[in-house]
Amino acid sequence: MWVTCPRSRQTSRPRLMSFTLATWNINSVRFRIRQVGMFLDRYAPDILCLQETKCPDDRFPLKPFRSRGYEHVLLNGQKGYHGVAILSRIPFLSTSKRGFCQKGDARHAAVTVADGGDDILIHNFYIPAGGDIPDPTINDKFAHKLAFLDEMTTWLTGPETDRRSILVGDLNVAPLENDVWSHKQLLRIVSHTPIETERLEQVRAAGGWVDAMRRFVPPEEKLYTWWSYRAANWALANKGRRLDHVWVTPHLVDRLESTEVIRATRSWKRPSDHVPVIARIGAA
DNA sequence: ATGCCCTACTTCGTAGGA
Repeated sequence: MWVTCPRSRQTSRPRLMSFTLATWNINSVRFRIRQVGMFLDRYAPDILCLQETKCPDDRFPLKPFRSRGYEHVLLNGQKGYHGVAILSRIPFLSTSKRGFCQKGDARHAAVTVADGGDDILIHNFYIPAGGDIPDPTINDKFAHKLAFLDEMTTWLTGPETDRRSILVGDLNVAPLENDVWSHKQLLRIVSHTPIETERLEQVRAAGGWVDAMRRFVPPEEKLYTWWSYRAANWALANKGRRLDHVWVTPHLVDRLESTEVIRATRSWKRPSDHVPVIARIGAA
């Protein structure tokens, strides 16, 4: 009599990783290091991708991470503004940082982590905000944002994305109508103009990326990750935008178990205006 | 658009954020 043993079949294969990955625009990692510690204690992601660390690498507060087991660190910071970091309890197989638009600013970091006999590439991005006026001919910041998106499209295509990859970060674009509190009222506001949402869609399509958050929340539902500091009562007004994203290549879609917006951090004392998003990738 | 906020910096005014 035949008895199949799925377990032995599985263990004969290289083990594919199960892990959680968080992305969070922290708006100064030094100013908000206590909130970061609270978040790690409460949600314990295996990997944390931060944006807007606003911190030179030699001033980065590593101790609160190391004491919690986040021993693997990739920093790409600078003085005053921008800056990204990846902090992990999982070892990195390789690390890289890429400059965009011939600027010396710190807006990208990437690592690979083991996944069975293969690996997974994780990109962490902080795309330029783009200033106030959505016209590249009179606003250099908006021109920079569009050039940055075009450079991403050119880079993240073809063989570069034909692998297990995750792209997270503050992309500073709310692409869908229900990624903002009022599509109509924000059409001419930077972050939701058609010129930006079309460029971001080009980046996504060129790499065959899948919008992971929208696999779990249908496009008919509002979904935000950022609420302005200016609103007197951010939760009551609820005039948010989805500026932070998790994308995966098709190779990982079947292993996506969840994405979760951690709205609670926005109510903490002295919060970032962005909240974390956590994605769970299952073992295959 | 809303409302007049938030952080960094050879700091008390300006740049950058979105």
